[in-house]
Amino acid sequence: MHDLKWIRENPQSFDAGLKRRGLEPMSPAILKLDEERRANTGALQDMQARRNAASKEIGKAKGKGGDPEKAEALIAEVAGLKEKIAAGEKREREMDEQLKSVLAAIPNLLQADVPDGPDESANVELRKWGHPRNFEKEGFEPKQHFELGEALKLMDFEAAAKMSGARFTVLKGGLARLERALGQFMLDVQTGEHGYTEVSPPILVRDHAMFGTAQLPKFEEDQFWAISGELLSTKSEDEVDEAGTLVGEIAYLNLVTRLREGRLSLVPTAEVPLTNLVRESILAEADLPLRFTALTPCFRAEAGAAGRDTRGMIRQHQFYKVEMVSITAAGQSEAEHGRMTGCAEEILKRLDLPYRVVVLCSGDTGFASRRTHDIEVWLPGQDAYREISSCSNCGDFQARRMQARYRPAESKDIQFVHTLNGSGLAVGRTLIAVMENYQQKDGGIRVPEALRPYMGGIERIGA
RNA sequence: GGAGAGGUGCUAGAGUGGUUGAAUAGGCCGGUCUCGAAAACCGGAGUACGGGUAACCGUACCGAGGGUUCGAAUCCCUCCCUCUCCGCCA
Repeated sequence: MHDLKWIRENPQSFDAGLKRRGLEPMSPAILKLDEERRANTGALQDMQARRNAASKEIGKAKGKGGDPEKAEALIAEVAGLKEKIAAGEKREREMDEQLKSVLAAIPNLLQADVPDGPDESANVELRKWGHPRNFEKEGFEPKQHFELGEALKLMDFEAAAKMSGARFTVLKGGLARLERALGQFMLDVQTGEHGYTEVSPPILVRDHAMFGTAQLPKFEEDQFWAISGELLSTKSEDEVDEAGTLVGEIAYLNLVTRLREGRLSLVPTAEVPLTNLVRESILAEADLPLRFTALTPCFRAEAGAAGRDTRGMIRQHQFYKVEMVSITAAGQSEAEHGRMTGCAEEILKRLDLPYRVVVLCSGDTGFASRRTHDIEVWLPGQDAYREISSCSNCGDFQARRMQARYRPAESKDIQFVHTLNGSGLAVGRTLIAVMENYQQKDGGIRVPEALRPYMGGIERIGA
């Protein structure tokens, strides 16, 4: 969410920022709304001031030694204001609502050093680490993770599809354990070595939490929603005819409204609950930065991804992820961004998985982010680098949406905190990377050294 | 699910519908005292929006949203949340 006052003072910068996002100028429309709203509010406040003054006098006039006739006269005078004030208040609510809904749908502005470009092809590589294994030299063709997993009979897509449909996987035995080991390993590194506080948060959250991190209002379709059975079984009167059948468009809209009001979201990432930990609070600067991490399941509808990555477990409706969230003072977020990216990279280094870091271009950077680093891990089975982590600096964009502020040490002006989030890492995709990079000619999978303590000393998965 | 009690500032906790943005205590900040600290004493301090160069002024905010009233922290309605007892439940 953007600062209206800033837009008022810097309309040209604002529109220039939107242009980088491929958006038309919006400041004229916003400022027009803003002006109308302020005019209305000004007039309203004058009336309220008059009413308050008169009411105070009425109180005195009615009290001991007062003048009852004067009170009557004042009451009559103020009564005339009543309707106007009510109308002004209603108008104020409407305009606030309108302005808020416009602002809520505008993406964050990009940091100046983000490269311009239309899509992921314009992302810029920052660095590369490690050397992909030479399978040719070893005399075999690397397989994809699902080929390996199915051959080992430890990865079952059919069983998952029977109970849950596409984009779900059943892991068994060594692979199930490997997944668990990865989660524990990552959490231990981020908490034990990088100073993140482990959190076990709710993974069902209300709409306002989703609004805070900016999944709402724009990305409703990408989420899964949990609805209590009670909500589904109760029909309100205007939704059904005499026979109890749902009828008509209004009925449909009523139903949707009711479902929206009662639903919870299955979080698409622990970024949502971790960042909302500081919502509506005023922190002391001395307490910053706050660093939180959590291992949670993540749920994604993958609405716009039909047909993409359908084989295997690259793109699932449900997966585990270790998420990192940092809450910093205003001047500190860029440094923290670099640090956080390093914390994610460290996991790959420990696992000895080759990767590269790219900075996303303007066209590929997410809605809430000012600047995003993606870490892409080498997948020999796919012969490609694939995203395994995404670290974003959101600046004060989310903080403003959730009223998360801090009191600077050297000033009494309260400011919005900066928020950052990053995967450290996506567990499912790390599992894939381990499988493909550590596969053996016979289809077995060597367990990376770093994970062996978490695997009861097992050195390989498969015969 | 049934019955009940509550949500007030950083915290605890008052608050007959009318100078209550809010008593009081603790905490916090500043000062006096002290070599320094503690104690004691004095003073200060909410958030947002709008107006003003500024001092400052106005408006809103006592869980959220509506309503009654000339006037609401106080009365009414809806919702959210917390707590106690009972029931059900991993």
